[in-house]
Amino acid sequence: MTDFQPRSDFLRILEERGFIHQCSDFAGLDALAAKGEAVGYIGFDATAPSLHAGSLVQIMLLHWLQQTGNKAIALMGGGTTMVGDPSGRDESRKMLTPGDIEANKAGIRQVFSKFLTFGTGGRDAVMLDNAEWLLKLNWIEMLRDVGRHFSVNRMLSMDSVRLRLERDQEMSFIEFNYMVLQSYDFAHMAKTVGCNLQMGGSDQWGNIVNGVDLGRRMGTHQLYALTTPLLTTASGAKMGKTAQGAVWLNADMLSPYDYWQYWRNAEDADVSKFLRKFTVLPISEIIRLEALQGAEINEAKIVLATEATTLLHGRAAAESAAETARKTFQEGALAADLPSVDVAASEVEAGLGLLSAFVKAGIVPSTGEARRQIKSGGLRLNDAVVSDERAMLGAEAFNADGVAKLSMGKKKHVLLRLT
RNA sequence: GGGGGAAUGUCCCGAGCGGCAAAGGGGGCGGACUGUAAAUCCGCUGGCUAAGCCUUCGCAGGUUCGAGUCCUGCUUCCCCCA
Repeated sequence: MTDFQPRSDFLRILEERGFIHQCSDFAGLDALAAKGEAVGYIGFDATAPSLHAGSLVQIMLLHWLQQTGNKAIALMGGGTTMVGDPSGRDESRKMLTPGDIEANKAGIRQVFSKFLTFGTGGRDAVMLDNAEWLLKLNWIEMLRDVGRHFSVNRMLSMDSVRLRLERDQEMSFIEFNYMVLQSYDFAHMAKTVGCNLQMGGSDQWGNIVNGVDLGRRMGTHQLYALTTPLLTTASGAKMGKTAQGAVWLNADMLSPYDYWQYWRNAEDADVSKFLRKFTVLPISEIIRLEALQGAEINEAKIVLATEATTLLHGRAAAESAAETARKTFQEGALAADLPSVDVAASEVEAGLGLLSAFVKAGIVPSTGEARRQIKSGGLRLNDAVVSDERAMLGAEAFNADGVAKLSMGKKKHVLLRLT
């Protein structure tokens, strides 16, 4: 960033927390935000019933926009989803039915409501869906009103296009048009809801600036662009993705405990970055935590996990996850809200192999994997290493409450409950 | 429309004279060391009622005692020519 000194709370907070990569006009946007007149949006795909941690940066951006007295718009890409976002070269981008998209939007809305206050008042956040206007577009009108403002020469020179062409990679016409649609969204919302700011990841810069341009050509008020640095973890992984899958934000897709664990397991090098972006702790407190060295960083990680989980799932759920983790990892005790799976008492009496029990608990996918883990000493029953793959799970393994703890490695624990 | 090439372990990349549960990476999982971190080292990485059996190399047939490998047809993708 430049040496620009923001006056607005909005830009000041974004800057000190490391959210800013590029902005089309710092001074202009700053003046707007200082008056509480910024109306900013970010677009989100409606391809899944929940967002994942990879979208958190953008969500926090909207959060701060609203917290600093401005208006936030979460735009669902219901229309662009019908087309399929081509920028990822992922194979299966099936067309979603309108029903799917509606269901996904409902799920995503739940997440947003944790970070934003929705409503109809001036400062309330709103959720829009570009299907509302994109699906009605007429090809000829579109060409005449919007298409004439786009220079193909310029589109070809944009990074997103140029790099593909240079590498001789195929780019479909639909993909080429994506930026037109996105620009149109921006200009359309400028006219209809007074939107004047679009934010997004740094890879969106070209598309956003195109929207700013289109607005000017179509005679809207001045539009602004703001992008965030692309976030990866210290080891280069995409934010929000683990080998097990995405870090979902909806509680029914990823439990608060697992969400807490995701942050607790952050690499040292990521802790500072995460504290600034994914918690709302005062900067002074963050600076104190950043100063911790060596094993003390674990304290910072616990604060990170608890604060990040609080934002999404509430203080109670976060504290409970922290307590479960403390019992499990520090005391080795049996904490009640570890993930649990029920087994019928009759099944145990009939003779349940330990291997099958581990499969049943969902710890390993097959008995073969269970055998392998036993060979390398990875499986434990009530904290005792399992060495006999023929062992049975007897009634004596369950404590007075009818609970037995099955573990693999240091971090994976599941409780079996007799029913 | 004509010509050429490709598809392998259900995460990815990739080797594979007719004897193959199939080399090697990456990733992942477990172990050791640590701090629920990183780095490093070691092991594992089709399924099952497990010294045995079953199912895998794009799909469907065929040749053969035996096919990922040879033959025929099909599907999909890529390249060149028109």
